[in-house]
This record gives sequence, C-alpha cells and structure tokens, in this order.
Amino acid sequence: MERATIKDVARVAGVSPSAVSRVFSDGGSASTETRAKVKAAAERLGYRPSLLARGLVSKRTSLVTLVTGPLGDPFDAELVECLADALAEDGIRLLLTLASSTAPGGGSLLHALDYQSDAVIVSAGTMPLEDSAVCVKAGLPVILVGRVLEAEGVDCVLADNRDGGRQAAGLLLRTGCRHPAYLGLGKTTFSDRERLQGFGQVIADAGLPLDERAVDGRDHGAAFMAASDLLCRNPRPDGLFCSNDSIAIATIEAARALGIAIPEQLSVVGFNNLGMASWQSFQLTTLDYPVSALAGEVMDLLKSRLDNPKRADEIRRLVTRLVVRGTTRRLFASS
Amino acid sequence: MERATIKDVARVAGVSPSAVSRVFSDGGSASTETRAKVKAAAERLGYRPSLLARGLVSKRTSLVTLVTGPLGDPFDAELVECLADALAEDGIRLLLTLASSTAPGGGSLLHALDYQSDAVIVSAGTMPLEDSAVCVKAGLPVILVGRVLEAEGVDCVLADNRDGGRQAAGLLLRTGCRHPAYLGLGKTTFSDRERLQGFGQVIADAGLPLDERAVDGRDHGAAFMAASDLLCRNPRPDGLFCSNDSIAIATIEAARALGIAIPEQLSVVGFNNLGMASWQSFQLTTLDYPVSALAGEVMDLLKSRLDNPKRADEIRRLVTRLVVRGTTRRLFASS
DNA sequence: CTGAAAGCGCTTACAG
DNA sequence: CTGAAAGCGCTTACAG
Repeated sequence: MERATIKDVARVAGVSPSAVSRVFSDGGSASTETRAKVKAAAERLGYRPSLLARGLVSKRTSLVTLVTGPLGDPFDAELVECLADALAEDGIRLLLTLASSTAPGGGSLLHALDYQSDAVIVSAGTMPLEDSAVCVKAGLPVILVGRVLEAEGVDCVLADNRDGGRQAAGLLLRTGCRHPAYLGLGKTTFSDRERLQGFGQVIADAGLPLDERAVDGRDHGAAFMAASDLLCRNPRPDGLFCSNDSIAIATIEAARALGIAIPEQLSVVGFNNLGMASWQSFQLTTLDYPVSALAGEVMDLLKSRLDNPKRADEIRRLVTRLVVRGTTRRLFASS
Repeated sequence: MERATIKDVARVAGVSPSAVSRVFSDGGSASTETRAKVKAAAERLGYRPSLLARGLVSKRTSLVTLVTGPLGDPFDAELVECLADALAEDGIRLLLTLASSTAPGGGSLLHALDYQSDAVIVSAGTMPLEDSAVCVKAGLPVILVGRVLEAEGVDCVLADNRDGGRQAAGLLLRTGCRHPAYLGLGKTTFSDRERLQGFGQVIADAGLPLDERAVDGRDHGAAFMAASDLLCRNPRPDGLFCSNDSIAIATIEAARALGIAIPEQLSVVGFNNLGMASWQSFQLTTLDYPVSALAGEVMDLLKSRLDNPKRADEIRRLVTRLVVRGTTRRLFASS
C-alpha cells in the first residue's frame, strides 16, 4: 500500500492541494466545510503530511539534533530521556548523535546539517569547541550544555560549578578534613575545571595543600583505578571531592576494596545527585543538579530561539544544592 | 550565509546539476575530470547534499527510528548507545523516540512514518503490539528487540529467555535453595514471562513451590519495595531469580536493609550482566546477555533488510551464559 | 560520460 | 476562502 499524498486527499475531498495544505498547517485559512471534507478524506486514506517535503520548502523540519556523550553515564542518559520527552511534547523529533561515534573534526555535527535540523543541542562536555563553530557558521542555533562559548547564536546552560566546588570544600573542612583531594576528568572537561577551581580556592584559602588526580576514561573501571591510586598516596587523602557521582561511587568502591572506612577515615562528596547516590549501598553526599531543571532550561532556550532566531544569546547558570548523606562525617557544632 | 545547493556547485564547476548529483551518489558515473571539478567546487562552497531533498525523490532517507523504553535502565541506555554507534558507522541517522513519551496507540510510531524512516527498531518491551502493526501496514521494515511477533516484514531478536531461566533455577537448586522465588516486571513484559516460564519449569520439576512477585514501576524504588515485600513473606525465599540486573541490585539493597545475609541466607541471580553487576558492592551472579552482540544482530538484520526488503523474516535467539559471582553460594560438589 | 526534462510531496505568494 | 503556478533541492530515466 502506497502512502497517500496531498493530491490523493485533494482528489477524494474534491478540493485543491493548496486547500489540503492549509488545513494541515497551523495558521491556514479554510472554511469549516472544506476543513471537514479534508479531514474526512485524510482520515480515510491514512494521510500524514510528509515532513521531508514540508521541510524542503518551509525550511523548518521540526527536527533537533542532540549530540551527547556516552550513555553509560546515567546523567547523560537521563538528560537524553528528559529532552526526548520534552521535545516530543512539542512535536519536535530528536536526531541523536553520539560524540563518541565520530572522529573529531565535526563529523557528527555536519550530519545534523545534512538534515537541516532546526537547532542542535550539544551536551558533550568534552567535544571540541571548534565543532560547534560549524553549526554557528551554518546559521543553526546551538544550545551548549555544560560549557560556555560566547558566539553568535549560541546559548549556554550549565551548573554554577565553582559554587558547587566551594560548597563541597566547605563541608569537607567543617567536618575536619586535613588532606583534601580532587578526582575528576581532567583539564579538558569544562565543568570539571570549574568545579576544581571553586573547590581549590576554598582549600587554598584554608591554607591546606590540595592533592588531585585525573581519571583517564569514562567508565567505572577507569574511575576505580584512579581512585585506588589516589587513596594509596602518602599522605592519604581524608576528604575527596569527585567531579561527578559516577566517579564518587567508584571511589566508594575503591575505598571498600582497600578497607578504608567511610566516613570515618575518608569523606567523599560527589556532584549531580544521580538516583544511585541515594541507594542504600552508597548514601552519597553530593551536590544536587537536577536533570529535569536542566532539560527545562534547554527547552526554554530552544523554544524562544525558534520563535525568534535573532534574540540575544543567553548563558544560564543553575544553582546546585548540597545534599548531605552518609559519606561525610556529621557536623556536631553548627557552622 | 546561505547553504550551497547543487546548482551552485554545478555553476562553479561548469557542469550540469545532474553531473554533480552523480558525483555525490554512490554508483554515479562521472569522468575523473568532472569528478575533480565537482569535488573542488563542493569543497569551496562547503556543499553537502540535502538529505531532505534526496529522501523525497529517492525514497531512501538513511534515517532509522528507534523506539526505546526509559533510559534509566542501563540495559536500554547501552543498547541505544551501541546502535547509535553502529548506525553512524553505516551513515545512518537515528531518530529517537521514547515509548514513554507517547500515549499508547502508536503515536510515537506514526512520527516515524512522518519522516519516512527506512526502518524502525523497537526495543520497548512493554510497548503494545498493535502499534508495530502501524509500521508493518505502511510497508516499513520493523525489527523487534526482546519480543516475538510473527508478521510480514518483522524481524525479531531476543535472548533465549527460557533457557536463561532454567540455568538460574538449576544453579539455585544445586546450591541448596529450598524456597525459590521470582521477581520480575509482570505478565505484560514479554521477556519476563519467558524467563519465568523457564525458571518455573525447573522448579516445578524439582517438586518445589514457587513464590513470585511483580514489580510495578521501572525505577529502583519500585523494585526495592517489591523485593522488601517478597523478602518479608513466610516462608522467606532463600533463592531469588530477578528478571533483570536492575531489579536484582535493588533486591540486594533490600536484603541489606533487612539484615538478610547474601549468599548465606539468600541467593540472588539476575539477568543481563550489566556493568554494575561486577561492581565490588554487588558481585551479582547473573546471566550474561551482551548488548553488543544484540546490537550486532539488529544491525545485521537491518542491513540485509534494506538490501533486500522482501527477504524472509527472521527470529533470532541469543544464548545467555551464567556468570557466577558472589550472590550465590559456592558449589562444593560437582553437579 | 553528459545534460535537459520531469517529478518527488509539499508550501507559498498571487490572483480571484 | 480558494485554486493555479512556481519552486524547495535533489534524483532518475532518457537521449545524445
């Protein structure tokens, strides 16, 4: 069975294709009678307008490209899910691209252009900045999640990472840590760098030295090894700020394997407040950075941009909130 | 800067649009000279063929729709990731739809049709079967992951669930369980039903009664509650087969909260062998069902279907392998 | 190998 | 409100 086209509907309804088009486009003017005839014919034929054809002429595809990092990280996975839901609600389709599945140089982003998506959301924190320039040059609106880039047509939304880092440091100091350390993804990751800056600043102000270590890799194993290494240093850290919960949880595991008691001998603070953070087995103290709020901001920026492509660019920072659980020592005195 | 079209390239290269088209399509015939001129012009103008236009005329969009369940489950998330990678390698773009973000009735699948994707992969185990009928009727190839549907143009790939269930039961019996129980998603989930069948059969053959409980919900909390409930029954189960690792891990947590020792008082067997299953904190005995192999089968079916739309339909079963870790008692005698 | 022509399924001014 | 015409950016037979 071939797909019905606008002409088929027009013929059956006894009107012109233009009339059918108007009935199916939002602001189209059509008499009640025409509208009814067209609807009936379309229903009968199972007609649905081809978005390909529509996109070709109207320059609006209702397609948004999302570039994301590995979905093994629950934070990224949850973000994809939230965005997919929100986009679907607005009738926008999601073209998914993994940053990992392309050679650096913008391959994945170029694919977005091949389909003329209306915008691209980039949540790959480690993606080379030059790549997003490709979109900007093509006049595509870009929404960058988790990093800042000041360029025309680019909006950014991210956590107030420095503040989060400061809160983590404050808590560790107040609970008596003397050997603070930082475990993150390294200099190439924008958010991690900011988190370290905030954390390091407070530690430095307290006159303490700061140990640090970078995880090389995005999986649990890499984080586990880096944490194990860091925990075997001398002096051994007694307070660890991890740049995200996945790393923090790997750290908890490493400490268990080494027989280091949490929180008695080691305090651990994460970032994100993943679902797992509240599990019995972890009870991770962390900074709450709700994905739903993040997705909400992205959608807000997206919609306002589609309505008005040349509105002013925005950079939005989301505040994070410390959630104290079992991986940090309790405060006896008030601060 | 406007996007360059095929005409622009033709003009700059001094050839016809047809010639440009041939250079950019796979089997197109063009002289070395023409090819060079076109490539140069395209490079200079930053030309990329519009996939919208190409799809409109050629009826091939290089677009595949993937319908998935909630990405909160690492298994689904990993599958999406594997498929995205594999598809990208073949130059196919991925249109992502969450089953959750649509009212039942096929809304999400209809969207796939709006864009004339070349095929649809459905990995939403709980999605109503009728919905996939929509695609079949539209002549769209469908690949169903995790459930069987015998219909024209539909391929299926799934685990040998009954066998997995049998293996789980065998292990629990050999390690001395007397009160086996099953914890799964309930009757509506195809794979779960099969796993229970295999498990239940062996238990019945051994002459033991089988306790069972359904989790209502897809998140950790729901599984935790169901497990807690099941573990408080009398007689208390001493061997639990969970229909997937996420549920098994929630069960481990519930047992810990209740002070039930694993594996001394309770054995737990999962299904999938998620990355988490091997973590220090869980050491879950489970059935290995590798996502990469699953994705490989899907890709294989997809490609052969695109090459030959009317080849015979296939149903492929993947064998699962028992991975014994710390949540089941050790075997002293050989079986 | 190459170009002119027709057409994919729509939308968008333009008259009426 | 309505229809005829032109065109979106491609590809695909068809002659040459």
